[in-house]
Amino acid sequence: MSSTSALAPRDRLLRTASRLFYAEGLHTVGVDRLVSEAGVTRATFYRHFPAKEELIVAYLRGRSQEIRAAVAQIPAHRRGREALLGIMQSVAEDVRRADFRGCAFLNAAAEYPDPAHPVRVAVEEHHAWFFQALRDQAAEAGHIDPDHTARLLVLLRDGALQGGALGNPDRVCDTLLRAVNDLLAAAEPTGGGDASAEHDVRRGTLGG
Amino acid sequence: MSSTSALAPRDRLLRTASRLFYAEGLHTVGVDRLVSEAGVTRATFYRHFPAKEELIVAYLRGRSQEIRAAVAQIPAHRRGREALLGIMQSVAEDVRRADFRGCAFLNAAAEYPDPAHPVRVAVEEHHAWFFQALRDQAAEAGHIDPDHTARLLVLLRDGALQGGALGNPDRVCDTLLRAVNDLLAAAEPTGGGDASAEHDVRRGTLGG
DNA sequence: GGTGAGGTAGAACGATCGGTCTTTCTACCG
DNA sequence: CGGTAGAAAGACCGATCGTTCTACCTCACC
Repeated sequence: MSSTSALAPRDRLLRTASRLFYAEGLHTVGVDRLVSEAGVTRATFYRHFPAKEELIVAYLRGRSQEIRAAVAQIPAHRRGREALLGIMQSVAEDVRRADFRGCAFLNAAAEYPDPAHPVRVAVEEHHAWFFQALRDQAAEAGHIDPDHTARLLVLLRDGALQGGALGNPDRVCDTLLRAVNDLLAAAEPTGGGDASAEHDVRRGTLGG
Repeated sequence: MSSTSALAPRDRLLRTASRLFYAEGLHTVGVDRLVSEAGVTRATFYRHFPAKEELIVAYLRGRSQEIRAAVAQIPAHRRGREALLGIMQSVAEDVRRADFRGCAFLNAAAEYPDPAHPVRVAVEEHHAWFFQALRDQAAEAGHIDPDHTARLLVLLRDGALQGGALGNPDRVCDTLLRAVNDLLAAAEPTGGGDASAEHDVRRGTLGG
């Protein structure tokens, strides 16, 4: 309450929702918890969001916007291969975070089976955007099959995020980054295997 | 109801739980739905399971047993590489199923954040067993780094199952099997025997 | 100096949650 | 034949769910 009391009620609600929804799940966190931890009354809640479901969608859209902003900050001189490396490295960073609990979007999808549900639509929008972002960079890097590269990177991301929430995060990160390294080395038009051009993925940063 | 009325109440409960929990989620399916669709009364429910949570654990253990039985049926002459391929192909088969909705265990973990919770323990038991099964087969296939092979295969499985529940299942299967093919071809000691493989083997490879 | 939007506070709504209870019926086993 | 265990049927419990409501306060703005 003290850390968020300076914000507007709507922002306090959104910030609290982001924290609780991610940490504990969508169905388990009730409106009571939300309003009490945000220091907001129920009336104020329903003034800003017509239903709890709308807050969930807003939470997901907000998280998506954060990620899109981070990717958009990649400087022009780091496009292509460097960008792919940076994106996947930031995924690894997420996995290592102390409060890491998997992918917010995949977790949300697990709780909302209906593909037509607004929550699921928001999840699939983010997923589709992420694939497109990877595909664009793979194409810029001159990959022979940028679609396949992007699909495989998405698959690796999903696996790392959901598997990393169960097992040892450091090991999962290592496995992920090794795979990314090998994938990029092999999928590049230069034929891969060029030892002098090799970088250690683990040192890269995204947006920093 | 008609399809399960011949079974014992406990089995009807378990079968109904398996169907509903997987299709709709753990928290969204209530005891009312469970008992009414299983054609069982509440008293009977609580005679067999002390709490709904126990039914969830039983559902997960049952699914785990099915998978373990399938893996155990792999004939002796198909151990090692053939076994790894077969296991990953059965993962792809699952993704293509009409009622596919992701991995039952990862979906359950998404709903139960507490690592000490019995549901989460059951999930992690299955995940650990699956890794070990892959590791054993990778070792039998003579892989240089069976731990890495197994970890990467687990990561690919998790990504395919959770990503496949969102996007196009056929495309996800294609991406998965291509990656598995390339991984196995490169991680084997006899490998392709080509010059590029010897460098890749040391680092572990995933590419095409 | 109203006026009204947006905030607080909190009671209350019906529905549903997981779980317990009593009662009656049925099937099996000695 | 009688005894007993398991299941059916359904009322019932307190708690919590998401949601709506009334009542009062505050403050910018015309």
